[in-house]
Amino acid sequence: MSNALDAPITGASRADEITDRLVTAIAIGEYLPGARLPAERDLATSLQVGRMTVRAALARLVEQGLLVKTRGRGGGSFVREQWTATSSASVHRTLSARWDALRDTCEAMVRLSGTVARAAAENCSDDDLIILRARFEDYRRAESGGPAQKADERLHIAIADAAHNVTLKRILSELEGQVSIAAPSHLWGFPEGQREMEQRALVDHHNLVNAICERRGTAAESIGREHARIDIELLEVALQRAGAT
Amino acid sequence: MSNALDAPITGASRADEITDRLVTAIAIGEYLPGARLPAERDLATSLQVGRMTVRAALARLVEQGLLVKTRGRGGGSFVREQWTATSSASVHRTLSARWDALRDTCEAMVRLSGTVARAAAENCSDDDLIILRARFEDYRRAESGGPAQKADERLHIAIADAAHNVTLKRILSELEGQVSIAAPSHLWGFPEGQREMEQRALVDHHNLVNAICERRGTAAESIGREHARIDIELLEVALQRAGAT
DNA sequence: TATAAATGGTCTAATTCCAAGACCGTTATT
DNA sequence: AATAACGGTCTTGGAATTAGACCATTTATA
Repeated sequence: MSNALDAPITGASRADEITDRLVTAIAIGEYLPGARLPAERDLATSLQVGRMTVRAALARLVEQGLLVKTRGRGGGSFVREQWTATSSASVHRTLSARWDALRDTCEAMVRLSGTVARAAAENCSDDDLIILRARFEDYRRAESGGPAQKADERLHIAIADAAHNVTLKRILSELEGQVSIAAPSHLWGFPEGQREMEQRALVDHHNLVNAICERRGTAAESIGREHARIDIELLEVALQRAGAT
Repeated sequence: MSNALDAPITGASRADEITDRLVTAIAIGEYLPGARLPAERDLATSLQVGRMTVRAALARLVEQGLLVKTRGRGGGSFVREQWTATSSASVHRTLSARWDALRDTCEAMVRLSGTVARAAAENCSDDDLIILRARFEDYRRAESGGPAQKADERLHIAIADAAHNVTLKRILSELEGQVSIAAPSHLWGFPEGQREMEQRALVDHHNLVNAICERRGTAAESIGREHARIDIELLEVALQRAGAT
């Protein structure tokens, strides 16, 4: 049995972490070629990090040919339209290094989603059900694209709340933060494929909310797990396209 | 679904990392109560870290009451054997103060135990099954008390390994670590019921290992969850006993 | 056109974390 | 009594990070 205290401590700096996240986000299509990243100050705020640290990460990506920066109003950091040899190599390297960890985290997230759905079915109060149904209605009526995405997020938060367990909720949101896939709609073709995916999610959500409201824990777990598995499929497709193996 | 740039960067320092590793190592029984940790200088060497960093991590665990340090030759950092508060009144006070958080963590641990058991049933290899059966035999033949406890820990580690998901294993270890810090087993372990509890655990383990070996995921989840629920029952009993006295 | 706004670029001061090592006090073994 | 193996304390220096101010550039807008 290996000792937990044998392995050296990994001293990954914050700039390293940000670099990896940005590369992953770009590679899986969260930011398409030509897209503009948030302003440095905004990134620093949302990452809760100093601006110089963000700049250090961005500078590496510019060196690697992944980003282009423009100054002045309307400027910013833009994903390059055509990747250079060094940029695709660095993407490949980063993704390969993260591939195993990402897949592992994804499977944990999928299983935990099922667990949370089951807990919601077993622990929810009547008030939770009202909220749950309201959130589902919001999602059903949400417009395709951004609004649907936000409604989806709120619905899942409502489910996690209905589970009445702050530990499970915290862990699940941590995992989601690590995986952080914002369903890249372009993978299905725009916009028909996106609506198709939203319809698929709508069916899942309908079954899931019903299972929870009817206290069918086993069914809720199964549906919740299979619903979350969409994200694994997305990630695998995206990573294979990016050239990871 | 969350955006990759929403989640804050983990500000986990090296001392944090070491603290987590030590807690996990102690929680999973790598260092049992009374055991001596490696000397600070040795830890610093094997972790490839400065001695002061190791000392910072150790100091936190001493504050938390998990470790005791002694000076001089033959001294070192020892896993604490006995709870500081001996009177049942202070036991009750200690448990009550953290009761809500403790119960929340415990339920998460229970559900996650089921999830891990299911993952083990669905992911385990033939080699895992051999190890699993061997660990179960070890537990069956272990003497009551310390040896049984150690065999129990090894069996659960083998199950977590069979799940083939380091994220789930890590999360479960963290939860177990939190529980053992908030409510050390010395607090609620009581010798009179120990033998009975071990027999009950033996039945659970038998069913659990069988379910995993026969790839019955749903059954494994159910058994694993109910087995872990023993801890909650023990905690509730301990709280009532301490409160009644 | 003139002004304001929104961006990246640069610099500095203060802080925190950490590595490396020297030295001290305590304790058990020889 | 001497030595070895510990933890306890301290210093020095470097690296990473933060927070803020200010500059330079470009574009939107009054």
